[in-house]
Amino acid sequence: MQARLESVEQTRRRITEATMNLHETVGPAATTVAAIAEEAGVTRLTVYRHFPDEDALFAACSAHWRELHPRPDVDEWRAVADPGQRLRLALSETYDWSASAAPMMTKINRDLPSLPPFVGEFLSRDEVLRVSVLARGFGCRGRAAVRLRGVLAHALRVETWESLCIAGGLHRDEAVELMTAAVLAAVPARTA
Amino acid sequence: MQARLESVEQTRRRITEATMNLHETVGPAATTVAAIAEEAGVTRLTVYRHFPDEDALFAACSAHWRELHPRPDVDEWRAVADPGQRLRLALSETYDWSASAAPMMTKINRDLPSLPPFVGEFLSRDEVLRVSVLARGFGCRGRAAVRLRGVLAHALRVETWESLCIAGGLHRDEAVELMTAAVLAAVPARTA
DNA sequence: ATTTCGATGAACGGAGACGTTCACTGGAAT
DNA sequence: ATTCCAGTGAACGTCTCCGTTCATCGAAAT
Repeated sequence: MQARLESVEQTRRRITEATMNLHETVGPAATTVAAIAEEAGVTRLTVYRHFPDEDALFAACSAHWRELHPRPDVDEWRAVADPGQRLRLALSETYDWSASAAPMMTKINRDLPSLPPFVGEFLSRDEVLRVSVLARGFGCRGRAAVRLRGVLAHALRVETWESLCIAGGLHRDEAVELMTAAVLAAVPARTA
Repeated sequence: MQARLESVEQTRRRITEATMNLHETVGPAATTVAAIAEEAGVTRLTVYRHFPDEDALFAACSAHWRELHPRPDVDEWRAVADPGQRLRLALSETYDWSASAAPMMTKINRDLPSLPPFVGEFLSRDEVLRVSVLARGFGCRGRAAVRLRGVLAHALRVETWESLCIAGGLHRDEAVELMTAAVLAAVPARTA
């Protein structure tokens, strides 16, 4: 019964990966069950058998993708005391991650309105967390704090990396420096 | 025969504006002829009568929208000698324009792949022009010039304004200052 | 050898969008 | 009064996707 289960699991994986590929290329919104089945080399029916509804499929695909593209570890950022140095580390790691995550992330962001709500919720929760960690130590209150968080969120966006490094042709470290400059410009009366 | 032509032109306008509204709200890709007809208070058939193919409709809608949302005048930018001052002016005007243009522009950018090619060509031509005008006078050559043009293009994007001023809650002038700082950081050995 | 069950192939009805045809109406233009 | 024609209403066939049913195949498990 092991060979049996194994083969079933293999089929499930092929479907999951096919879905992932399509989400990365045409985007979740334009991904049809028929296309998934064809890409996976199975029948539409088989897809329905493994994933009764769209959400189950999306969840499986999402989990698998996240396993392949782990986000930079926030705890490592927390461990850096100097906020400027911490920011550079965070941006460097985030942009490295973006380079591999961009195809999926841009499609996800583009199709967000038509996606199950937990996706957007997860993303925004994660953004808040990262921004909060990076904002610490700059000594910003009130308006300055709003400004700082806003520019931090912007610097961390995959679209920002794509705009600078793909469309603009910048190297990673150049993008890190420029966005660091923007963030520091949001901090009033910085001693250096 | 005047009343006749006038009424026809009015119908045509109603269709054009209905299309514009839908493009602004749900985006061009999700805009169906049936929805346009309903929004305009006419029949599908009438839409087809006025605009035989999708491109004709899009062109009319696009022209009308551009009339309502004129882009900042590049020549005014050209007239400013100091590159830093010119940049601030350009960003201020561009962000003001973005505030009214964002609903349409973000949908257009999102649906670009499924749109007639002349749209993307126009946008990229326009971007090149504006970046070129703004890059003048910073004395950047080679790698620095690439970097400068990259950040300039990024700073000018509607998505950048939206990320900073809508998602981030920044005021226009704050966004201008931060992006100016990023651009200046791309210029090596600036005297001040 | 027989049972089990994941996967197949064929087909169904429904929804929504497409583009097109035809007969018809009603108000300007003549 | 009659002609003209933009717009109507209803219907047509086509396409793609959806989700579901049924009988059947074939390889692993017994």
